[in-house]
Amino acid sequence: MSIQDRQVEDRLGEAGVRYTGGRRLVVAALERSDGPLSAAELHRELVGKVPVSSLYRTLSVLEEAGVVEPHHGARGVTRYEIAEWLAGHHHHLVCGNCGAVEDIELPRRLELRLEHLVGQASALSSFSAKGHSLEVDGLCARCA
Amino acid sequence: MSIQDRQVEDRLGEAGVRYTGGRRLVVAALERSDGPLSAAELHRELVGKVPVSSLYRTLSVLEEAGVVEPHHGARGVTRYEIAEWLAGHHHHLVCGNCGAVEDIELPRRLELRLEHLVGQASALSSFSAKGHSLEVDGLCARCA
DNA sequence: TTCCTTGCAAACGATTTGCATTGGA
DNA sequence: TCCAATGCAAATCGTTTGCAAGGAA
Repeated sequence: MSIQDRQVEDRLGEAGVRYTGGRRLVVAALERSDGPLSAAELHRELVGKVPVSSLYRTLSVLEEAGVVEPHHGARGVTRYEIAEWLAGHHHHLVCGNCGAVEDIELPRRLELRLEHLVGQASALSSFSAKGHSLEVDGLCARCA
Repeated sequence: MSIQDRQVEDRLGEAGVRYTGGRRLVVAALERSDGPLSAAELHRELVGKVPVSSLYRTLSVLEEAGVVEPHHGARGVTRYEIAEWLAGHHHHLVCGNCGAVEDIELPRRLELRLEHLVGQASALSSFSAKGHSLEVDGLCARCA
């Protein structure tokens, strides 16, 4: 079991739920991906292993526990990815055509600047900021 | 008719569709708002004036024509706002609880830095970048 | 035994669409 | 006149939930 998996197990334990086989499959599929995945995409990835309704319930449990984070996309589709405290902070490239999302990590230098910038920006508002994500929209290699 | 409204009229003309009364109401409501609005929110705003199905059709026409831009939020809700070429470039504060979105404009200095940063970031990827948006998530004043 | 978990099917809610009617150039 | 636009209702589609069966502690 990877270090990450151990962290997931611990977190679910704290949340009072089990880290079952189905849930492990979902977490593993998300770890394998280079961007957030929707329930439908996960279902395709895990053919015959996890029915759709269980996928939604699993994703909901994982989100409650803070193991995954949602990303809302076109046509009402929500994609999930491993939470930042496990997978590291990153940003998103979103394809305006097919909705695919790819993670990008900024060079440390740029990321530091961005954080500084977000701090200043949120200080100007009435929101209490929790996090941020830079969304770059365009076309993915396949749709270009 | 405001300058903006004239631009909208021209753009719709180029797209070969009419700028009808109902469509004017929707555009006006979006211009009035300080953040993107969903079909349901617009319906509330325009009670008795525009039925829900027409709202969706209007928003779709306006999006096709490039007059409004979508923002995808929780629970499959899509909110629309006046496109950037009409309303100016800005970023979003997104409430993680109720889904409300508030626009923020960065001070010129910070915005310039951000654009420079996005340029460098997208140069590292296989995406062809079209635009960007900094999403700051947190809680709005009401939900805090 | 006692809960948590799972799977199927039915229910939901946001959005879309078919079709007949209305309205503007 | 003629085609775009509208309104209602029915249909879609992603997602959620009720309920009965399965499993682990």
